[in-house]
Amino acid sequence: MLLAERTLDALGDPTRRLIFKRLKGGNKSVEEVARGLSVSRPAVSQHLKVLKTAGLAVVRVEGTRRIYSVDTRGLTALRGWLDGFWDKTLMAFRDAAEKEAARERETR
Amino acid sequence: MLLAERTLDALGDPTRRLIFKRLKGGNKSVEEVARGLSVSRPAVSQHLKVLKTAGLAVVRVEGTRRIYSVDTRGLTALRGWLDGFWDKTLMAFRDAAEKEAARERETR
DNA sequence: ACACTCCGTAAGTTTATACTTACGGTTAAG
DNA sequence: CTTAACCGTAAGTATAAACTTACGGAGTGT
Repeated sequence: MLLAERTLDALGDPTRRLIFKRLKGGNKSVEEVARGLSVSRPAVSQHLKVLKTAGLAVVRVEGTRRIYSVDTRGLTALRGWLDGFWDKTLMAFRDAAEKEAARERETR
Repeated sequence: MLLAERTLDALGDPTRRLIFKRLKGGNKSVEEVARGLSVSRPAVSQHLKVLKTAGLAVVRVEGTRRIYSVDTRGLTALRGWLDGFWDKTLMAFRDAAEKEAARERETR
């Protein structure tokens, strides 16, 4: 499975997006990420695992803590997926416009 | 809820992504989209509804058929979300680098 | 009027997954 | 060596959502 597909799967959950957004602020321990959240700390751990597999987060061990931060690989993959899609869509639009023009010519 | 969040929710499902990709090819009726897919036609209809509410698809009635095509609004929203995230992430990186430099200076 | 095609929705079921509690491992500190 | 902080994983449950079948409406042709 492509990385971009995994990032989309990972970001398809509201709580996971919330957790992911918290990583924007910089390096955060699991306890810090979970603080104030409506779900338990183990749940956060599981979400972080998914984000990690999706190339959206990286861990760094620091004593007894795991410091999580944003991994740009996932974001890059997502951007690539989006750009590719965008191009093909625009091309389809152009084709549709050409067909439209051809139909115009015929009915004249 | 922001549009970008809804697009992420919508694209968080593999079958829905597959359907969405089929819309790239241009205007397609529901029957055409569902053709050869492993899920039933009503299922496709439901997915298309979700894509529509997520700003990723638009419908056009043509006789007894509904022609679906890609809506760029959702893609634009997603791109915006991604860009915003990217900026904040880079800024966090810069801050981290500065802190790192400050620490370097202190220990010297 | 009738038949046929194409499609959306309702209702119900099934399946995936988000979540909790319980537990054990690792590290640092007293 | 004990205690405590921090965290990941296992197992089980609960909930959301993807899917099916059944149905009816709307348009088109005969």
